[in-house]
Amino acid sequence: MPHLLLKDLPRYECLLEAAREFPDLDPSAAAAFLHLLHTSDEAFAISDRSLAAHNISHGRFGVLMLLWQGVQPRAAKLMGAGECVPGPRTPAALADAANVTRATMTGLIDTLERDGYVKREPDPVDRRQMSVRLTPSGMKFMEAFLPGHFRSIAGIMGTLTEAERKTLVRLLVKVQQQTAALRGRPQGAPAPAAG
Amino acid sequence: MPHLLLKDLPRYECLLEAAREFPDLDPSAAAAFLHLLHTSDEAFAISDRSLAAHNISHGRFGVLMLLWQGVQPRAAKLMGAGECVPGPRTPAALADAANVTRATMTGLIDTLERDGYVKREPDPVDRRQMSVRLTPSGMKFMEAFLPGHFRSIAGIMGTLTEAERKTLVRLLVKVQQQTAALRGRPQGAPAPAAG
DNA sequence: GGCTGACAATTAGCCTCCTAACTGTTTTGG
DNA sequence: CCAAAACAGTTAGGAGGCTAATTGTCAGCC
Repeated sequence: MPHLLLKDLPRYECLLEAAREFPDLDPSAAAAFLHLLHTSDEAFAISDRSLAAHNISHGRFGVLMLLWQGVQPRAAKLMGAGECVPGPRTPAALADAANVTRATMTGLIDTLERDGYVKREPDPVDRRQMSVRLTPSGMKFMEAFLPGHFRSIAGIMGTLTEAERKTLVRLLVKVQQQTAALRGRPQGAPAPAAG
Repeated sequence: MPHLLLKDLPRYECLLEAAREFPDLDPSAAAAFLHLLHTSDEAFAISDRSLAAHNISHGRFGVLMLLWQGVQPRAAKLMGAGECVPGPRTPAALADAANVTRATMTGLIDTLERDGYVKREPDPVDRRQMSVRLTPSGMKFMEAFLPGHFRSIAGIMGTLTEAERKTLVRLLVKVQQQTAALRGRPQGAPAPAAG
């Protein structure tokens, strides 16, 4: 389920040592990078376990969240749709929101439909489009699953104080902005005054 | 290549709002969790792109690193083996170090061998075991690839000051410890005095 | 009205991961 | 000494990603 990542991260002294051989290796950058991926992987694995216990994958869960947002007004808030805006319904809109290809979304909807959580319905106006809807069974699943999922997340982050969470998010957002700036740019090229 | 993750994270006010409906939802915890996974995913994608440009996957790269560590003394430091300890050689040891199943390692070695980067050799003592070795071609690849890879990582983390990197790592380690404590424990159960 | 291009969804085929079952080898123990 | 357990590696089959190609539908333009 998670990325392949070495089980044990290199110790910092080792990175310092290695940096003498590799001038391009920035020890503190590498340490931060490895810890970021490793921690995320661990957190992901925990949350994935609670999903797997309910026979659902992360990808499918994302689709259910997006669909649920359209049914439950309160859910809309959670997903960022300001004021009860109906969520995505078509495979294309779902794929866009979930950041996967349409082909992948077809596959996800296939299995969700097979398991009875969602239902495809043809669009009466545009016959190219389908409309995907959560079934009562799918609704029931979400309502049964979410509280535990939220507790799981709270448990993972419970080790950080409010101030630490704030700091963590601030630093992560900085990195996100950097990756966004780097995207589509060659690896070694200078960033456009991103700081 | 990365996890499926919603393209846009929910705004913080939305989480606050949603927490009124879901008492189990801890807004700051959820925000930190989502940002962690999202940022890691972005960073992963950047590094994965430089790998993909050389026709290598993350999983295969990990195997090459582990094998390289056994050949290059300086590499050993990088990987955390204190003093030129020979790295893992058998598929089982590689699988253990890379945190994947043996079956997966078989597949990774298959493709690496097909591409000429590694070579399987039967163990003369224990005929159950194989010994996997980096070929000269594999060595050459690593030496050509690593500097750019290191620059790529340095670029991603370049947006953070040294102090910020230190803070980020400290917070991530705290979360890692929490996930380690949570592993094997039910989701809602109390942690053993973890903080 | 009827091409032509754009678009929605799917299909086909590949990759990497997984689990479970299998093959062959070594170790153990009556 | 040989059957059974343990172990290394592989194979088989599934899931979820991807890209590229296909099919069906709509929209624009002559």
